Amino acid sequence: MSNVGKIRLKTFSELQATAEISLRIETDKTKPTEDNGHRTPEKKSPRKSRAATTARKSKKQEGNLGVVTVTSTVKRSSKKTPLPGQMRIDAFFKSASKNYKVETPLPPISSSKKISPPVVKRKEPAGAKGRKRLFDDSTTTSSTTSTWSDHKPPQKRVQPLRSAKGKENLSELDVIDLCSEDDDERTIKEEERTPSPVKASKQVAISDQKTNSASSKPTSPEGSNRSMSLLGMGSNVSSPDIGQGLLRSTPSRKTKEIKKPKTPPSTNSKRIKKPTTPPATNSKQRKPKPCPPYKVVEGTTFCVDGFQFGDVAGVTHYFLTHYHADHYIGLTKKFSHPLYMSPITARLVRLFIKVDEKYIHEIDVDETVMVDNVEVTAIEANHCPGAVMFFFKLSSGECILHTGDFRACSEMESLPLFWNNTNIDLLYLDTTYLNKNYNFCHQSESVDRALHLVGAFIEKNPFKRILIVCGSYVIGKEKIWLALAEAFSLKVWTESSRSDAISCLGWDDLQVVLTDDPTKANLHVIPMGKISYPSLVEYFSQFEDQYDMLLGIRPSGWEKNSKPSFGKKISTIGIEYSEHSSYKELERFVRFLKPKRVISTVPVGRDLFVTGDVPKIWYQYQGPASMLSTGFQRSISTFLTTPKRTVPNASASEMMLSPLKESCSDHGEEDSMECVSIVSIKSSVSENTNIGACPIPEKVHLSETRGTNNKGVITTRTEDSKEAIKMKDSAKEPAIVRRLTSDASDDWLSYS
DNA sequence: GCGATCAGGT
DNA sequence: CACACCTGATCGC
Repeated sequence: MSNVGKIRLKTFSELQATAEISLRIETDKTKPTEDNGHRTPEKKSPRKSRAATTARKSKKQEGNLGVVTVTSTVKRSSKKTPLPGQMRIDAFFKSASKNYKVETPLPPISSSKKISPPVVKRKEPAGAKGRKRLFDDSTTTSSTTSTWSDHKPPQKRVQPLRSAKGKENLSELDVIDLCSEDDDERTIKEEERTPSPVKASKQVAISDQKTNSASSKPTSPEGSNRSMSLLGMGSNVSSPDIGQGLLRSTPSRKTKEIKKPKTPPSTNSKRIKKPTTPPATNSKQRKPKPCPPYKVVEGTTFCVDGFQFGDVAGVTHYFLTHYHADHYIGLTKKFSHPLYMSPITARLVRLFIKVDEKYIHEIDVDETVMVDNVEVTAIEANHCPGAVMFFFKLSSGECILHTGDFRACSEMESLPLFWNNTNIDLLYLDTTYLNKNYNFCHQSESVDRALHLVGAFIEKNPFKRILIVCGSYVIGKEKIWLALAEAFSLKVWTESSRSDAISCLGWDDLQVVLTDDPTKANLHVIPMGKISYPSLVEYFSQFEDQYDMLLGIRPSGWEKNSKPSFGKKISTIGIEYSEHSSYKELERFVRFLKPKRVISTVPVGRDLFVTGDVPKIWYQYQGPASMLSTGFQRSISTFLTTPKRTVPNASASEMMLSPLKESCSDHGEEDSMECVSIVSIKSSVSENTNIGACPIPEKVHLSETRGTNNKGVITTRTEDSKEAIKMKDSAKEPAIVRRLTSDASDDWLSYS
């Protein structure tokens, strides 16, 4: 698999070389234009960066040229799962390779130096003070937070409750239930969410308030009074406005219970608290849904990916992790709060949502900015282009990571940010695939598979003119179709909206293969939902005179065991391709970070308040493994202290810095040390492709520089440098490297 | 008519 | 499964 980048794939035309002539004849016959697929043969672009995700990545590769890097080759071909995480350490060194010299370690640097100190503090404009309403309809009372109590105007929009999934009405029920809820697994969650007693007390107070005023909230879920979880916002809490937002969900199964019955509200009796509940009267405004607690970062007034909840009480700054509908939903051009996101996402937001520029703040990957006295750092999320995770370091020193949607990869374990902030107090985690059954291959492998399947299809249908159609979202899945385009020299067409979105990505490789004329492209990228037989039949009807067959490709994490469907004209194949972490990747990532608490940000069912349960065993260690004297991962310490490292020959270039390898995973910690001996270093530049799309390593650094962002605000930006070397040495300092604690590493891969 | 939300479907 | 949309219906302005 790793040979992905080495395999020389035949281009579309080559595969059908023999058919070409006849093809042309046919074409002439049918259509004069005959652009049938013989796309720019000249464009045999080397499918170099198949794995490249963004321009950033490609840059990195260039930068690495000629540099000695430590790389690892994950053997995944033979085995079903790649275990990309195995590349971890090597990836780190690779990224730091620019200045890294194995033989001459530099003196350790003081930890103080490394972290990018807050540089400039930036107070946000509209910030704290005037909280504006998310929706201008300020006129209408409902939205305003203050309306909690007075909010009587029921909802105007009395949509006939369609077979209410029970959600709406039930929600309130939940509220009540919550109170009475007995403890179960959920309790744990609750505890987690309510760490300090102080906070708890506040919550109570708040909840009380709510309950009283809650009555106003009618049938809508918003009405549900859940205890508030806005922690750390003391002052705000007291304000009357508080009501709306963060309600603490008590996920309780009750919710579930209630929901399941889909029955109408009749059962609402549970909802005691709500006093006078104005049924659906003529409320003018729709109330936004209640904001689940995990949308607001504890200890801050920041809301992440929460735009559909109106003006969340106490929230002063909003963050958008990436441009996918389920995350920006609710964000409209009327939005009027400071909004932070990556440059790519910002471009998309400007283009499609048209949020007022004055509210848009960009945080580039690996850039740190001060927001309301909190250090905020954006980290590449390895999800879709522009997707980032946000790392918050509060003035109190508390560290909180919000992953947004992400696909954990080994490179993330190399981020100096994590090495320098070993104590993650809270982790908001994307648990989309938090199920042992979800275990998919590395993206690069998926790409290989796609190339193989498509190549085989083309070869098996020699004299056919084939239109390839790949499913995609507005953003995401680019790696698949880009690889196909480059490998088979195809021109790509997609709808104007997606084309516009692509132009926001700053990904030149994509731009190169795109064309505006669908008749001149034999690879079309269309909405994922249209990659179904009936839809494709219809789609193909417009191109039947130009093509003989259509091959639909559906890249998704759900296509793991899907079987291809080959028809006379329409064929479809599913490609297992995920932009979310697999179960194992999640586990490894959590074990790596070892946060004190973990809160899932992915609802399990329809109820936004009920999210997944992250196994505590992943981050709460009790066993002997956590008591190792070294205080840090043996593998890396061993590596760093090894005076002489040998560079194995190519065949043995496999890198196993992680103490565990597949063969060892079943054994226990005892074997870990043995595995460490497998560590090897290899000078390589091209293996980056294995990483799929994780540009992270490019920015490994510990130093920082200051500059100004597009807003003229001074920011902190770390740059790679010799600091990277220092980092290596500093690894000897438990205080700094503790991140990779042995306990975690030892059984990192020993899933079962 | 456009914007926005929501339910339902894929 | 439930990703990340789509589509259609319903309202509001």
